Amino acid sequence: MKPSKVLMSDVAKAAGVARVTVSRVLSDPDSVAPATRAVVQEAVARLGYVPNLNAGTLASSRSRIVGAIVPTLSNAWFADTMDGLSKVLGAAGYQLLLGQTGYDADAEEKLVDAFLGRRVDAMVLTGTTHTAGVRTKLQKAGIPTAECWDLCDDPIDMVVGFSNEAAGEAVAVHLLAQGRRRFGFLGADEDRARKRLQGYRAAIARAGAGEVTTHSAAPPTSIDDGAAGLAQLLTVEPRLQAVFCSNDTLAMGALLECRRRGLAVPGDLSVVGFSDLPVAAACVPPLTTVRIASRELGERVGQLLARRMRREPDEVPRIHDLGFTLAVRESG
Amino acid sequence: MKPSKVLMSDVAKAAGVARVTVSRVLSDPDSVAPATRAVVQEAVARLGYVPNLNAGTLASSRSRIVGAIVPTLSNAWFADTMDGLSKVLGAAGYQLLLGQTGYDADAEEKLVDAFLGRRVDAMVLTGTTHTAGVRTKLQKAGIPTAECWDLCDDPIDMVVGFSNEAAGEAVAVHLLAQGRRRFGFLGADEDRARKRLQGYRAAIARAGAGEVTTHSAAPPTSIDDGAAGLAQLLTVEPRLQAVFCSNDTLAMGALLECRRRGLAVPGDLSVVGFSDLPVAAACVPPLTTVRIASRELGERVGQLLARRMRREPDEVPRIHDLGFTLAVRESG
DNA sequence: CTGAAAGCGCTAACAA
DNA sequence: TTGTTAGCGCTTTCAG
Repeated sequence: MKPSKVLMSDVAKAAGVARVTVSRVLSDPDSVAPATRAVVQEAVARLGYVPNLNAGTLASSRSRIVGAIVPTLSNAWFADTMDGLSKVLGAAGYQLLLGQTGYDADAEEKLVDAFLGRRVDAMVLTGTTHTAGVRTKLQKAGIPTAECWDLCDDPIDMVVGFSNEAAGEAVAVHLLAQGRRRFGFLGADEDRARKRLQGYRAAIARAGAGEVTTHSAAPPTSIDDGAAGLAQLLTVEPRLQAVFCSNDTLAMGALLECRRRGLAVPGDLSVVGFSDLPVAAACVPPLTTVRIASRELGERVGQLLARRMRREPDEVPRIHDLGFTLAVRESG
Repeated sequence: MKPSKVLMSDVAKAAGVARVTVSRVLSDPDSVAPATRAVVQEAVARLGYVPNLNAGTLASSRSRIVGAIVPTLSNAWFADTMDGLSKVLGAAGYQLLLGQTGYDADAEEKLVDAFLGRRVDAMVLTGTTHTAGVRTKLQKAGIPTAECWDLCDDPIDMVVGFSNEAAGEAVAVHLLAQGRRRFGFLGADEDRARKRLQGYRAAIARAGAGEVTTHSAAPPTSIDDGAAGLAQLLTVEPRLQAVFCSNDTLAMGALLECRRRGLAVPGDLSVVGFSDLPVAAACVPPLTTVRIASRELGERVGQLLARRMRREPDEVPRIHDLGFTLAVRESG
């Protein structure tokens, strides 16, 4: 058959021990006498034994797999989060089963079903908005679950992120302090972007600076969406003084459009992005943006989940606010 | 226990049929009489039955999981490939188990072991250089395997990519045609970048244009590596006329450094990148680069693997050259 | 089209 | 420390 069909019983026979002993050498070497252990390890190596982890999972109901669901890997920020998560989990002996929703809530629920069917030991979701089914299923599965890239009061289990509203507010406050009065918002049509807009709008309203001209594009958004979006915004409000883009990709498009039109940034228009991609600092002019530590976010999720899966007695807090910082550069 | 403990036998009982019948309804509905099928489906829904896929895998030795290994997800090009792969596989009913090597060949072998232990139905590797163990294990596992992002004559099973040497040559030819004579290369210290350099260097040598000044940085490379690298190159060869960077990130750094030094691009120096990230076109000046269809590459791998896993009689070719194109913009 | 029997390969208890 | 005895929950034959 497939992989040379070496079974644990073959190793046991070769080593002159029982199967359990082989199993122990593999999963908890210290529980076996050094001499026995050596014999078994030699047999494992000599026969090229590859344990069937599915059988192990079935018997122990622990899979050592963590399921993670993101809208798309094409956005560098989610990819970075998965990079950090995968690195930490890998080091802790877990594997990553990854799914993409394409920003579709029903797709998310299907993935949750499939992952739960694999008996994943933990789950990672993006955002805090899910179908009712996702919530229920995950809750009754009773596995550690982390929602990330946002915050909420009542997570399924844990949330790890930052407040998108607060970030939007911070941008507005920054722009208002520069004396800007006519605001625009260029956003991806998705949940977290909408929250950023809420915060932004609220702070602007509070300052009595009037309406925010908005435009949104279907995610995943591109540089071209940003350019076209800004053009649209300027059609509606030619006197625009500042635009907050819900991600750096859109902001780069906006910058591009300004260059094409000969609009001075930040002279005529302030442009602010979100997430602080590495390119943000290399843009012309360097992009002011909200810095989110995407990779660290993933690492943090990995550490928290690993702790929970170890089932140690320590209580792990449910809400983890990692915050954000405004990276003020030249564009706004 | 965990998920409400609804077993297939419970569903069978509720529906008044045998377990096999439930199994059939789930895996091959058409093999069951419509009436029976309906009863079973109703019971499945009513009880909220979630099949344990691990048990299924153990019994059938088909996991419906594909393992994929990339150096890192932090590089947009690999993330895009995984995005495409995951999308296609998901649609075909497969799940993606993802691992990162951090450009470490031994890490790759460990991941292969772990994935094989899960009895993945297929494997995807990045590049064509692997430890001997990886090759042997995958071959004797006998599962469809795709190596990608490069080409070679003797793949483990299939290769899907393009010739990195040929791409390097094409860049050199393009630059030579512009009359450039003093060449530099800025590369990540990894296999595929080295192949690009080989092709580049060969074409330059063939044209009698002398030595290539090179500098390399440890991957994953950053924009800062690109800036520092160019500075280093200019120290060694101040009269540099053209620099080929092994990826767009490095090229963006080089562009940045030129701006800082007041070097005109392409007037004083041509800068060429690799992979054609979306930002390449938005750079100042727009970056000339080698376009690789990263996402399509992943989609293609997914389709090929799906075909092979279906075990249809059609022979699938082993070598798939997807090619590349030179995206000539203003930087070189 | 449906069912009965026989595992898939491993780990969890418990015993020795 | 090591071994024995039972399954984990499903799918595969093969009958009926």
